[in-house]
Amino acid sequence: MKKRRPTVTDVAKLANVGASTVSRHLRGVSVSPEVAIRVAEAIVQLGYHPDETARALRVGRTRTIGVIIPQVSNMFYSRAVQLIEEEVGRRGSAVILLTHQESRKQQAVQLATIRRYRADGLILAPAAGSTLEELRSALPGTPVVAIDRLISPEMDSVVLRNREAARTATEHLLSHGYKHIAAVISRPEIASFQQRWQGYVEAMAEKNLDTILIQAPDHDQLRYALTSSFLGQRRPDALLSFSNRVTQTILLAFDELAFAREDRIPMLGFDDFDLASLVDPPLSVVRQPTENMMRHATNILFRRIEDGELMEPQNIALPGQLVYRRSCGCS
Amino acid sequence: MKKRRPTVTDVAKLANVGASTVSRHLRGVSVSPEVAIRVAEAIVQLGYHPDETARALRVGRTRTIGVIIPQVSNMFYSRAVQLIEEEVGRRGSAVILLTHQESRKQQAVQLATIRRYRADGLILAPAAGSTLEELRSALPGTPVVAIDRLISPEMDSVVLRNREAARTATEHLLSHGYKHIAAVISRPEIASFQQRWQGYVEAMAEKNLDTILIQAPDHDQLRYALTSSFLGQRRPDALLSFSNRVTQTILLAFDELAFAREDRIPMLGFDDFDLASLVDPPLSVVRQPTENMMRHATNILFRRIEDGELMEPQNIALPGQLVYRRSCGCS
DNA sequence: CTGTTAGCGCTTTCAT
DNA sequence: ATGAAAGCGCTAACAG
Repeated sequence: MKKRRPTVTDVAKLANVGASTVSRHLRGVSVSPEVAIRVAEAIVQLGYHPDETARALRVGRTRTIGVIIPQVSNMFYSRAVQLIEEEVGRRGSAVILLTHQESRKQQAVQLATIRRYRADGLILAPAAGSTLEELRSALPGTPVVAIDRLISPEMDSVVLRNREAARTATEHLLSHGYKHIAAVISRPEIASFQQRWQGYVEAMAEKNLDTILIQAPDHDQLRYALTSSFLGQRRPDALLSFSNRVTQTILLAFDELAFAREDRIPMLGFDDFDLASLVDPPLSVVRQPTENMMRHATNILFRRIEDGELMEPQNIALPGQLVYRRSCGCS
Repeated sequence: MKKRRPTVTDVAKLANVGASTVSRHLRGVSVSPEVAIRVAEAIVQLGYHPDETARALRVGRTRTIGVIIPQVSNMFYSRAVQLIEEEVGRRGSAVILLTHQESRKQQAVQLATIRRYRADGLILAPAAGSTLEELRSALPGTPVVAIDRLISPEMDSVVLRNREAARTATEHLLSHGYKHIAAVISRPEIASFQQRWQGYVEAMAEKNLDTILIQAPDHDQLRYALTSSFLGQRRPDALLSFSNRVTQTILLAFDELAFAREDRIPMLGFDDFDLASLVDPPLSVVRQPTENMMRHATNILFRRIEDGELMEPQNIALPGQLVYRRSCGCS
C-alpha cells in the first residue's frame, strides 16, 4: 500500500466539509470559526501540504520568479541573488535561478526555460549585446526588470548611475594629479561598461587629457595586456577598473610582475568586495548600493505583476558611493 | 481580444491531429514522419511553448531541484550553486534556490517551500544542529542529498574528508615547528567544523601538544577574541582557520592590529578563494574539490529520483588538497 | 457561509 | 500510429 499524498478532498472529507471550503480556509477567506478549526485539525492530522503546481495551473500564477544572471560566482551577483532571494521569499514566491555565462545563446535557452516554467516575472542581468526585441519576444506578457545593465528605457530597470560614478571616480584620480589614467575593461559590449567609459571620457576630456584603454575579451588576455602596458614606454600612472573581476586581474598582474606596494600603480575600481580593504594597499572603490537596488528591482517586478501594463516603464538609476582607501593615492 | 497562450489542443487542431499525438511528438515518441512535420510547423506558427506546471501536475514530476544553503554570498556556496545550476540544467531541470541563513527555523520554512513546490529532489547544506529526523519528516518521499555537512550516514551525502584534511593541515603546521597552534572556529555546531576539530585534536595529541580553541558565535565577537588572543600572554604561534569566512575575520584582526607582514601569525585556512594568493603573505589553504563534489551530488540525486529507494545510502567523502603558499611558513 | 461542478493544460490508458 | 476521454489537485463560478 503506497500512501498517496493527501489532497484538499482528503482534508475536506475528514473535516466533513466541501473541498472549496478547505481551499477558502487555506487562502484565508471567510470561514466559520468552528469549521476553520476542524479543517485545521484535519490538515495537521493528514500532514497536508498544498500543491503549488496544481494551484498554478488553475490560477495561472506560479509564485515563482526567474532570476537570470551571468554567473553566481561573482561577488556582485552572488550578493544580488542573496538579496533577491530574501525579498522574493518575503513575498511568498520562490526563485528559479539560471545563468547565461555571458552567452546570448545560453540566455535564449534560459529565457525559454523561464517561459516553460511560467514564472510570474523575471529579474535579468542581460548578456552582453542583448536587444530589447530579443528579450521581449522570448517572454511575451511576462514582466521583466533588468538589473545592472540597461538595455532600453522601455524595459523596467535598476542600475547604477554608471556614467556619473565613473566620471566622479576619474575626477578623483585626476585630483591626485595623475594624467595618464587608463580605463581597464573586460568586455566593452556590456552596457554598464559603456556608460562607465563615457563618464571616464568626459572627465578626461575636460582636462584635455588623452584616454587610455586597456581591454581584452577574456581575463587571461587582459592580464597579459596589463603586464605589457605596465612594462611599456607609456605606462599609465593610474588605473580605473571597471569591475571587481577586472580589479582582481589587475592585482594578479601586479603579483605576476612582483610589484611591491610602492611599484603598484594607483587605482580605483568598480564594486566593493569583502577583501578590498585587506589587500595592499587597501583598495579605493565605487560601491554599489546593491541592497537598495535589489529591493527596487523586486518591488517594481511585483507591482508590474499585479498591476500589469498600466504603469510607465520604471528606470531607476542609483548613485554609487566612492569609498576612499589607499590605492587611489589617498592617505 | 486577449490572446490566450496556445495549448496542445490549439496545435492539434491546426495540425489536424489529436492532442495526444502532439504530446507524443513533444516527448519524442514514435510519430509518423509526415505528421511530425505538420505538428512541428503548427508549433512554430502558434509560438507554442509547453506548460511545465500542467505537465508536472499530470506526471507528478516537476523537473525542479531545490537547493538550500546557508547563504549565497559565501564564496564556497556561490561556487557550489553555480556548478549545481549547470549540472541540473544539463539534465533538463531547473533550480529553485533558497537560503536558511544558518537558522533551523528558516530552514524549516524553506523545506516546507520545497514541499509545496513539489521539487523532485533537494540538495541541502543543513543548518547547524539539524537532525536527520527533522529533515526526513519535512520531506517524506523526496530524495535529499546533503552537501558540505554530514548529518547522518543514512542520508546521501557528499562532503570533504574533513578530519583527514584538518589533520594533514595541522601536521604541516607542526612540521614548521609551531607548537601553539590555535584552531579558529565560528560556529562549532556545524558538523564539518566538528570533524575538522577532531582532525586537529588528533594531530596535536600525537605530539603531546595542548589544543587551543579560539571561537565565538559571530564574526564580530570572533574578531575580538582574536585580537585579545594575539595581544595576550599566550599568543598562538600558528593558526588553523576553519572556513574562508573565518580566514577573512583573521585577516581583519591582523589589519585592526596593524600587524605588518612580519608580525602576522602563520596560518593555514580551509577553502581556497580567488584572492587567497594575493593577500600578504599569500594564503596557504585546504582546497575543496568543489566541482567534483557538486557533480557527485547531482549524480546521486538524479539516480535516487529515478531508481527510488533501492540504492544504498551514498556517502561520498572527497580528499582536500593542501595548497602551499606563504602564510603557513613555507617559502 | 457552504457545497457542487467545471476546467486549467497536459499525459495516459484504451480502443481503434 | 492515432484519437477520444479521463483525471492529476486545485480554485472560481454558481446556487443554495
